[in-house]
Amino acid sequence: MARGDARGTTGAGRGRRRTERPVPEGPPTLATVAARAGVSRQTVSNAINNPALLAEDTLAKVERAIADLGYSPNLAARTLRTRTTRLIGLPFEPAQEGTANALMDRFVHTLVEATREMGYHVLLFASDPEEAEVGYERMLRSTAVDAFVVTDTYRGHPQVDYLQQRGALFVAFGRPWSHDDDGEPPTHPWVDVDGAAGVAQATHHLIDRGHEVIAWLGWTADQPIGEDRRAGWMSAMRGRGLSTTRLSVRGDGTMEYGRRATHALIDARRPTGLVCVSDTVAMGAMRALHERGLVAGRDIAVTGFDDSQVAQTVSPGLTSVRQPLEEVARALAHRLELLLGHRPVEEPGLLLQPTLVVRESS
Amino acid sequence: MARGDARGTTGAGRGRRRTERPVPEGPPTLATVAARAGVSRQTVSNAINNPALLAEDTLAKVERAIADLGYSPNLAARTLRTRTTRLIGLPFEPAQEGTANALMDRFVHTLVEATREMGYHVLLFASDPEEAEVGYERMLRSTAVDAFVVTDTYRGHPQVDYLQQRGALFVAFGRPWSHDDDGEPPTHPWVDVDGAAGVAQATHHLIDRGHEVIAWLGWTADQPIGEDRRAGWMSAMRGRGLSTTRLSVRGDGTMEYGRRATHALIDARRPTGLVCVSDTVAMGAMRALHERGLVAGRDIAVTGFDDSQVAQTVSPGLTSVRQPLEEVARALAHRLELLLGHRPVEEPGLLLQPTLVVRESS
DNA sequence: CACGCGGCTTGGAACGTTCAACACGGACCG
DNA sequence: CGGTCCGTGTTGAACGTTCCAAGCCGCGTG
Repeated sequence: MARGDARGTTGAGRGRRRTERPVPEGPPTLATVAARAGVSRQTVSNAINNPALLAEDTLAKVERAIADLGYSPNLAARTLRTRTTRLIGLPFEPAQEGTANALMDRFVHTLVEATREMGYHVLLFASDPEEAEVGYERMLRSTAVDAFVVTDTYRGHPQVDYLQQRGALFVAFGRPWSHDDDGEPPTHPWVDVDGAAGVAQATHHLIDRGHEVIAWLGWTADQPIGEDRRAGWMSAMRGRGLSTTRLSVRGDGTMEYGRRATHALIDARRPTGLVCVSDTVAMGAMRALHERGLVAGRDIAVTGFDDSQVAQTVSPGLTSVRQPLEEVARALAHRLELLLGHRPVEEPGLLLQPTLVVRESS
Repeated sequence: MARGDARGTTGAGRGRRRTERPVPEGPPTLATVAARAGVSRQTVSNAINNPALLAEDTLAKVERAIADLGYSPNLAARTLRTRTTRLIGLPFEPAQEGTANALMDRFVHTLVEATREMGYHVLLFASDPEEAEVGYERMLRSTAVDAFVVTDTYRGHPQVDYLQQRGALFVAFGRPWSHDDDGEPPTHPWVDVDGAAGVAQATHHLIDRGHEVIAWLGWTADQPIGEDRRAGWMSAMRGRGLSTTRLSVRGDGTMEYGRRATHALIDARRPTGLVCVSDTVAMGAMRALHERGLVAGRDIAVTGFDDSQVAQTVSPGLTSVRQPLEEVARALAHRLELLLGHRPVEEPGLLLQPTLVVRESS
């Protein structure tokens, strides 16, 4: 051991006195760089965090040393000192197989990308939907993350209330669904996709193709997202003066539901267009058509929602509403950046427009 | 500044003069708990990390204080001291839309769950496949993670070599594909799914149903995974004394490839069974059948690989090989646990068996 | 010429934890 | 009976970074 005074010294004197410094084990530190550049620790720190403070030549010298040694700051030490982890927590719910989890892949990926550009990383953590607070609380108390991205504001989302009164920083994928039991409505930043507008697009698309009897296959009425989408169908129909009576069906989102509902609708109302709340339901509808010897797109038009892998692959291709998940992720990242910089978020809520991907089914 | 003696003191004198105590801002620390329990810092630390060292009543006292204050250790401080982040890095490649990314959801979720049970979290980071080393290097130098889970050992995986000679800890989803240009073969822990066995199952399934002319629709020959699966078809056919000549086709994995190849095969060889390297290719095959007025499962049997959402949803349902991704994740987590505990991994490699999910297409 | 000031740099202290070394009483052993 | 060891608990010192107050220098100003 006894590594001598500094790594970068030209070995002029080599008069290393005593057992001063232990082996260079491990990555270089601020002190290592400072010794090499001939400045103090703090100056190196400034070179990294506040380069404007340094004189030009000093900065160059330090940067040179940093590059030579391949130094990067120890995150733990920085975290300890600044109380900032540069980590974003993303709760990861138990995957419900068969639903739209594939979508999340697009979303998560862009989120990782966007947060990386602002110097942050994404930390996954399991969140038991029953006891969601437990997971969040542990994260907060151990100061493991700086902020959260909440993605499941859907079903009643107690997390949002909890986080808000806990004073935690977070942004939400999903608007605050009118939740005014007590006190003011939530004011956290959020980004969402305008489902109603997407479904309205799909409905208009069918109307433009000459359809007049267009049915809605939705989710149960307790799901705000489903009701939002339904409103899009409703307004599109009314806007063009078309009747909606006995054309709206609700149920769980399964394929089997879609299949049966379609059979029932055809028997009762002979619709020529089916606007569905999800691709899964739309697939059920297409199966029902198939069972009757009908062809989607020729005999009856069908549209879905999510532009899932299935919609893209199935034959005939399923017309579907595609959410701009990449944009959502980027917008959320931007809000996070403001939030973390303690700057005001000028416009907390943002509603993005989805696009209609037209395929053979319509 | 001058944080005073301890937070837990009963305010006997209340003689706090001026600007003495800066409010107990922030979460409780070891010292807070220690004061409350009437023991030293270190004793509290031991209560958490090494409870066996404490006397029974002391332990109870400390645990009581911990619960009362709702204390959890500051991770940054612990990391700084122990050089252990309790984080696992998971590189997140640019999603290639349309391929089997939905699978990863199942995998990632179980991984999060399993690592949580061992007290670890999963950290996502973007990894440019071109410059993979950069991402890993940054993670390592800033001591951001303790280990990696590498999932893309597929195409040439330079990462594995790099990590190995860098001395980094990691486990791989995917076996080391015989890579012996120089030096010994990689010896890192890995878990993989026996694709050949899966395809052999599918092939046997078709043979048992009376099929004799069974074709293979694979990927290009440079993809080890594809060739592995192909070997399963080949061995199953030969094992039952069936010919394979002019029944094997290779190409990119697109639906269009599957469609064309199927048309060509039917014209040339009139197969009654099609074993496909992926669900996507199988969907192309089914489309070709449809175009010829044939029905999958009645006229010609088709099998896929991955048991994707599409296979489950499409009509007729697609028979497919399902990978035990949950088991893979758990096995990897277990290996990580050994690796991180510096215990020897008795059996570094593990090959898991997939299962065949039979549906109407066969 | 003393003084103040701004630009640049510096050493000391702190963040909260764990490691190393050691103190203390009692039991065990030669 | 003296030494050693075990069980239990304590204190000081690190880990690598950033904040704070202060130092140094040259220069313009009263």
